[in-house]
Amino acid sequence: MTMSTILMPIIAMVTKPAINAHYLISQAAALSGVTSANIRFYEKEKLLSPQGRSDNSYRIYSNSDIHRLRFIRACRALDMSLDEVRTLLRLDLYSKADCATARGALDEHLAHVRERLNELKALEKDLKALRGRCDGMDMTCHIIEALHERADSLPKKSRPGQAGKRHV
Amino acid sequence: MTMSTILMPIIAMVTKPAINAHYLISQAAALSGVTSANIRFYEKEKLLSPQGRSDNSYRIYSNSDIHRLRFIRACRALDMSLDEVRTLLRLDLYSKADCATARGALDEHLAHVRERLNELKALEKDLKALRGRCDGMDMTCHIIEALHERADSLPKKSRPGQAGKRHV
DNA sequence: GGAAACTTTCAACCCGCTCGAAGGTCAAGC
DNA sequence: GCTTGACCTTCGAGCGGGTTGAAAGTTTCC
Repeated sequence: MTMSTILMPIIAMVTKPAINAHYLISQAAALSGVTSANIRFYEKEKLLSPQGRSDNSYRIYSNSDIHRLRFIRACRALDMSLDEVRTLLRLDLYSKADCATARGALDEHLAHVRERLNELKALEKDLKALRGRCDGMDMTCHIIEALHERADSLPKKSRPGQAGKRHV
Repeated sequence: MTMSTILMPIIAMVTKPAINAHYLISQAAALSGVTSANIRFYEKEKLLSPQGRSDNSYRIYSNSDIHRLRFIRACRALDMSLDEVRTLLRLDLYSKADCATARGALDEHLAHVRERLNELKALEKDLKALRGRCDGMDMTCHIIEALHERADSLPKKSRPGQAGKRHV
C-alpha cells in the first residue's frame, strides 16, 4: 500500500481532484487556513518537507502539502505542541508500532490537559471565593486586604519554575 | 557592615517583623520565594520601586520590599498577568474607587479563567473520544486515521490569531 | 594570595507565532 | 516604456514571563 493510495481519497476531498496541482503560498494559506507567515514558520521548523520553488524562487505547494498543513492545524486545534505534531506526522497509519506511539502521545497530552484543567478548576474556585468577599460596601476592600494577607501567609515556596504557570 | 549583621535580621523576621531590616538579593529571594534572577526581572518590569544600593552597588531590600514580592507571588499564583499585578499593586485598601478597580480586575480575570476552562473541558472531551477510538487491535490506527480525516473536514478558518491558543 | 560565595550586567534561549522593513517579480493599465 | 499594486522573498524584532549562562567585581575565610 503506497502513500498515494492512502492519500488519494483525502486529496480528492480537499480540492477538485486536480492531480499535480501547485499553489503559491497565499493560495496554500487560503486552502489550509494557515497564514503565509505561519507556513514559512512551519517550514523553518521542519514540519514541512522542503517544497519546490518556481523560477522566480517562489514556494510551490502540492495537494499533499495542503493536507499536511491542515493536519498540523487539526493537531494544533487539539493544543498539541509542534514537537507532538512532528511526531504524529511521521506515523504510518498501518504500523502497529506507530499506532502505539500515537496512543502514547495522546495519553500524555490528555494527561497534560487534565492536569491544567484541575489547576484551572482550583483557580476558579479560589478566585470566585476571593471575589465573593467584597461588594464595595465596607470601609476596606476585602479583595486587596485578602491579597495582602495572602502575601504574608504564603507557603515557603511553590514548586520551582512555576510561579503561576500561565502556560499549559 | 559585616555579613553576620546582614544575616541577623533574617532570624528576627521569622519571629517578629524587624523594623528597618535590609537584605541582599539572595536573602530577599529566600524570604519571598522569588528567585534572585526573577527579582531583577520584576525590577526591570517596574513592579518594584527602585531600591537603594549599598556602597558596592549591591541591591538592598526592606521588609516592605519583601512583602511586595510576596504580594506579586500571591497574584501570580492566581495566574494574573504582570500587568494585572501592576494595577493591583497601586491600589489603596481604603479607596472606594480602588476597590471598584480591584473588583473589576478580578471579574475580568475570572472571566478569562472560565473561558479557558471551558476550552479545556471541550478539549478534554474531544481528546478522550479520539483516544477511545483506538485500542491498537485493528489493521489501521484509528487515531492517525481520525486526525487525517479531521484535516480534510476542518472548517474554513479558526478565529484569527488563535490556531491552538496554548496560552491562557 | 587564593578559593568560595556572593554580587553586578548583559545576552540568549524557550514557544508559537505575528508583524514590519527592504527589496524582487509579475500582470494590467496608461 | 512606465507606473501601480499585489504578490513574493529574506531577515529581524517583539510578545510573556521568565531561565540560564558568561564575564567581571566584591567580600570573607583560610
